[in-house]
Amino acid sequence: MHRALTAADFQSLADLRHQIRRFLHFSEQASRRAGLEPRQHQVMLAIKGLPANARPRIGEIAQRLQIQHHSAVELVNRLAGGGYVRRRRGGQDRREVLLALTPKGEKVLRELSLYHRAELQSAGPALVRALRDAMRGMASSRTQQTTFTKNRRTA
Amino acid sequence: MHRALTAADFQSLADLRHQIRRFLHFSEQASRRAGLEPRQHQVMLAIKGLPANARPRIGEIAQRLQIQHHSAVELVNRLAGGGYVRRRRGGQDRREVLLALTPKGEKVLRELSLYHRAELQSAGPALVRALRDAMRGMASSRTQQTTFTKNRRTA
DNA sequence: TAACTAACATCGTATCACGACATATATCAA
DNA sequence: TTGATATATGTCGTGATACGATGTTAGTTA
Repeated sequence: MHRALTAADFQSLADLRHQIRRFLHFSEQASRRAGLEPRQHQVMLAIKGLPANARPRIGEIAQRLQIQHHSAVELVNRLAGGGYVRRRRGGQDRREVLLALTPKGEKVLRELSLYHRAELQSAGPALVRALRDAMRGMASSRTQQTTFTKNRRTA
Repeated sequence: MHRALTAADFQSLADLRHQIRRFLHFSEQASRRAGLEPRQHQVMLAIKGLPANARPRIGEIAQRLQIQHHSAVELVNRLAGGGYVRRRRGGQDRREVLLALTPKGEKVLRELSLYHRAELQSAGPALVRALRDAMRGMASSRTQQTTFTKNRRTA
């Protein structure tokens, strides 16, 4: 039905992106302080948090991160170089490369994940609100007290 | 508190990132098909969807996108080069550079925004679910019915 | 006026993503 | 079994983007 877009529609879309960027920026900074590049952190989380029925292959990780397989290869190269992840060949299918975190990788990921969970508990509600606003295609829920979620730069 | 992390905790964090990446990947592809780089689209949306009380300055856009101001400068350079955005000097404060979309920029952004709104309406619920799961630090959404016992307004 | 701050710009470098192409292994068809 | 084809991973070169360090111009304050 393609209703036309109002100023409020653009605002709710932009606010959603702002909230997403705030979360991602938090994550990027946390990763870097932990000595990892942001994408490398994402690869580790994808390996550790894979659905139980999936094997931790290069291609599977690429799909979870929505990147091309060769981008995943490069990320894994750096992670393996840093001692965070190790490769082994698949047993059934020798084309496959199966990935696992090293103890060093497990430790860093655990700390980052705790930190992220805490951030989500505090920043999550604003994200859900922005998402709902953008989904209904109008900024109706910001007529409530949440208008002052307007945020300044974090230190 | 810092409850230890279970396998389900890692899964819910990873699922959230997967959902976010799915949305962002959709957006990246849409931008590129429209002839824009993803970040350049974000700059245009930030300009158009700025809160009413804010001026569309370089620094303001940088803050909304959570990037350094000089990264915003480079993005605006490319957008201006492509004829999507124009700069003008601030009237009060001549250090400021105020940004505005050109008609060409307005047109592309409008089309992309309609497309994004439609995507959000279909993909949004999964995102909200993943977000809620990760916020409570457990993957409980498989039990959707019970999850909604403590709900707020559902759209 | 001088010192200081703020807003924007430039430069060099690193990460990351992609397309195009390459290699190894598996599978299928006859 | 062989040859064709598909699948999984890897390599190479390029471009967009982000950052830190530094520079320039305009406003502010002592």
